[in-house]
Amino acid sequence: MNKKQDTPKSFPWDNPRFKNWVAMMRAEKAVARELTRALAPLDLKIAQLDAMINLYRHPGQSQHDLARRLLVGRSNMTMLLPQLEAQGLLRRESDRKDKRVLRLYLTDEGERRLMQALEVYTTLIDRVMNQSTPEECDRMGDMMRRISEMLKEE
Amino acid sequence: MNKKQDTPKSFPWDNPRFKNWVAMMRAEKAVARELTRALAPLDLKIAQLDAMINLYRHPGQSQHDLARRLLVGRSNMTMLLPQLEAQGLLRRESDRKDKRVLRLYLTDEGERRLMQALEVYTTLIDRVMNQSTPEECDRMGDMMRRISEMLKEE
DNA sequence: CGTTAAATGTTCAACCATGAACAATATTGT
DNA sequence: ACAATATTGTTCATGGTTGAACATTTAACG
Repeated sequence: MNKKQDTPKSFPWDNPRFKNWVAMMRAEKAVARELTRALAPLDLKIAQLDAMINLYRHPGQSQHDLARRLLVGRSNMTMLLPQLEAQGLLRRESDRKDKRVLRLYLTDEGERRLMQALEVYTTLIDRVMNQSTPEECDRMGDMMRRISEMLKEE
Repeated sequence: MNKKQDTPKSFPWDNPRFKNWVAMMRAEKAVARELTRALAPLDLKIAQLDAMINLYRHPGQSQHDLARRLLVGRSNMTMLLPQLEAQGLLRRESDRKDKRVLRLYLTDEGERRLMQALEVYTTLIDRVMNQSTPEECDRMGDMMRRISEMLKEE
C-alpha cells in the first residue's frame, strides 16, 4: 500500500489545462524579462512604460484613475510618478475644482520617450506573436478576456 | 499639420497582436491575485508553492537547479527556502560528494501541505480554464511553449 | 601537481509593490 | 449650516525580487 497511490490521484501537472496555464505563466515571465532588458537603454521600467501609455491615451487623468487602470494601489502611483516627473517626462497639475486631485499629463519629452519605448515594445511583441497565426493569437486574446471578465464578476 | 498625424502611425493599442498580449498579461495578473488570496489560509505564497511543486517532482535538487527551473536568481532561493524550512516543510541536506551543494527534500508535513495547496490551485485553474474549450486551451499552451522556446534560444 | 577558471550558495544594498493609517478636501444627509 | 462619511493622495513599515560582490569548493588545463 503506497500512500501516494492509494487513490489514483491525478496531479495537476498531468492535467493539460494546468500545464497550459503554467506554460502561459512562463512565457509571460520570459517576455517580461526580455522587455525589461530592452527598455533599460531608455531608462524606463515596465511599470513606468505602462503608466506612460495610459497617460498618452487618457491625458488629464487623476492618480486614482491611473492606479485603477493599471490594477495597482494608489500608493504605487505616489512612488512611481515622481520618478517620471524628475526625468521631465510627466507634469502633475492640481485640479482647481477639486483640490484633492492631481491631473497627469505627459510632457513633450515624455511623448518622445514614449514613442521610442513603443518602438521597442512592439518590436518585441511582434517577434513573440509571430510564433503564431493571427487566428490563434485572436482566440488566445478572447480566451484571456473571458477569464478576466469571469474574475471581475465575483 | 498635426504632429501626431504626419505619419499615419499605427499605435500598438490598435494592433490586435498587442491587444491580445495585453489581455493575456491582465488575465495572468488577475489569476495570480486570486490565487494569492486563496492560498493565504494555508500560509503559503505563490513562490513558495511553485518551489514545493518542483521539489515534489524533483526531490534532491540543488538550489541552483531549483532556481533555474523557477526562472529566478539563486539569491532568491536563499531568501525563500529558509522560510519553508522554518515551517518544517522542507529539508536541506548538504551533498557529500560536492560540499558546495545543498540537496532539497520536502518533509512529510511539506507533502501534506502541498496536497492541500494543490487542491486550491487546481480548483482555481479549472474554473479559469473552463472559460474555454480544451482545444483552445491546448492551442494556447502550444503557442506559449513556442514563445518560451524562441526566447530561450538567443 | 598547481594555477586558473567555474560553480554553488550567501550577503547586501537597491528597488518595487502592498496595504493600513493619515491629512486634506468634498460630499452627503439631516 | 453642520456633523458624518467618502475620496484623494501621501507616508510608512513590511516583504519580495534582483544583481553584484563574495567565500568556499570543484573542475580544467597547462
